[in-house]
Amino acid sequence: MDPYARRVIEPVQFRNPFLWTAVIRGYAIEGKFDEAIAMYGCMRKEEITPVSFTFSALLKACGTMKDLNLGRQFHAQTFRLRGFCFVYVGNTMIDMYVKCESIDCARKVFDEMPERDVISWTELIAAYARVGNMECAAELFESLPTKDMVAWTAMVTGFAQNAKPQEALEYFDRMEKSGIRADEVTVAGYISACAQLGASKYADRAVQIAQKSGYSPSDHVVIGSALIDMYSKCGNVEEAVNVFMSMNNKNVFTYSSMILGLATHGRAQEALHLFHYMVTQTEIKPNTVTFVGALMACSHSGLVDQGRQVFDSMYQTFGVQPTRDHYTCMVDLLGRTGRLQEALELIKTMSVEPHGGVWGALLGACRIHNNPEIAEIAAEHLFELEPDIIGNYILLSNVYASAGDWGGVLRVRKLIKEKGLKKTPAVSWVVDKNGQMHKFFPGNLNHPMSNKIQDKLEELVERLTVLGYQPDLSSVPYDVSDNAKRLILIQHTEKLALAFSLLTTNRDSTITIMKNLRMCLDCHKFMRLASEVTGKVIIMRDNMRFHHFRSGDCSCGDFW
DNA sequence: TTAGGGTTAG
Repeated sequence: MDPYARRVIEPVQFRNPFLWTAVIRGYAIEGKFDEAIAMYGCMRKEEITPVSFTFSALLKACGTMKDLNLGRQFHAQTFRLRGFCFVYVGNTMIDMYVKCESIDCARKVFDEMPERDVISWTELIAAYARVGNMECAAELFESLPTKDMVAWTAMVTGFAQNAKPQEALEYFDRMEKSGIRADEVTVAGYISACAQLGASKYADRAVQIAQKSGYSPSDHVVIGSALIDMYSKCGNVEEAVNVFMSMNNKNVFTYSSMILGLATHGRAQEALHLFHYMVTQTEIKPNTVTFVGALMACSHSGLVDQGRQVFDSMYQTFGVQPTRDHYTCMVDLLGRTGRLQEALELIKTMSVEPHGGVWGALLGACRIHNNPEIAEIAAEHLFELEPDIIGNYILLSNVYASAGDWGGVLRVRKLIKEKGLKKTPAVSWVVDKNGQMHKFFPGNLNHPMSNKIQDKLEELVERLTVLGYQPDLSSVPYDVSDNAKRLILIQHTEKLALAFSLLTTNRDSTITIMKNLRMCLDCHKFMRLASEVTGKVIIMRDNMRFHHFRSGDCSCGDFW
């Protein structure tokens, strides 16, 4: 017998199973699983019958170790010796299987349990949510007889984590209607859903809800961190900084969210400064997300040397192993700054197999720097890894188009057709002062203000031309006449959204435009000049990042 | 004696 256990157990009451269990559990909590299991072996050798509590401690240890085989053995022994005598034993079993990523076994235990409580349900609901199966989660949730706050929260955060923000908000509303109060975790899930919707209208409501529930960002680190992320994603990085400054407790989530927010808004120096402050002036350890933020700051601003420094220090100084996502940032950084060959070499040094992100970053860089040779290498891998993502094919097609290789364009177009892929329609949207969302599609004339929008655009083009605006015809990847190119360019959705906003907003207010695809060069130039002639600040988010246009300049410094 | 937690890349 273990000498420590002997010292504790022998003098007191040798045959008491609870005493043994306490020792087993103690070991398990300390993470000394081998000792815990060895103690269980001793216990059996002494012919002492384990109690339910003993098994619950052992099952929990198996879950933490992710040891499915051992877990199965204890499952069988539990059942043989104690049956499902208490609900919590079954619940611990469910939890063990969930932690071992064996959700079907967890479900089987659930189905066979003679008695269940709300914890059994919630464990399984959360497990389904974690693997992205919100259908099963919702089905289970609806059949749960009495739903408590934690169960509701599992649904709200589950939808938020699975990129279904609208559903998250719906469940939150249903929860409130059923008279159950939200706590800090629920509200954080709600804020995360609002962040994904990326509109100030939702942001305002999220803040109201947090206030109403009594959760101020200054005292609640989870709420504060969620708000930083939300404001950044809604285009209001200033407010994100305000929240950050107001917080009394900060952790790695707080810093990572702020660094990412600054990075996506092109404020690279501030992001890096914050990163350095975090690692030198606080006790908080950077994690893998923090490094994504720091590297993204570099890649969005073309800071090659600093990016290399951060990348090298990741493992050497901080012991954080670079993942494929960090390589993606580095490939993006090298590629964007024109170091395409170097980016390709870096991919070859990766110890893990590169994923679509890595090759996609390289292909995107080839698009910017017009390099069909490397683009073909990247595309070959990418089409294998992500055969159904149309954006990849469009990127390659655009590389060919820039090179004037219309045969290449046709080949890619044929490939798209063969695969039956549909083009993602471009859409831009703005939220007016009443909180109403207005969507704009290419050349779409269905908006009630369509005529006025077209007039405004015409007027704007005239004013910009005086400043030297010439449509950038290379931004149209089709083999059509120059005039047709001009007509296509002027109907780009962000330009329609801009004209609409100029017609409907106050003189001094900021215009925020969101777009689902990457902005083209022509629109970028257009926005820059428009901010000059109108005196407006235009904040524009495309699928990659934010651009802040002010007095004829962009926060990205034309590097994007 | 068991449940829900905010941040990530092209």
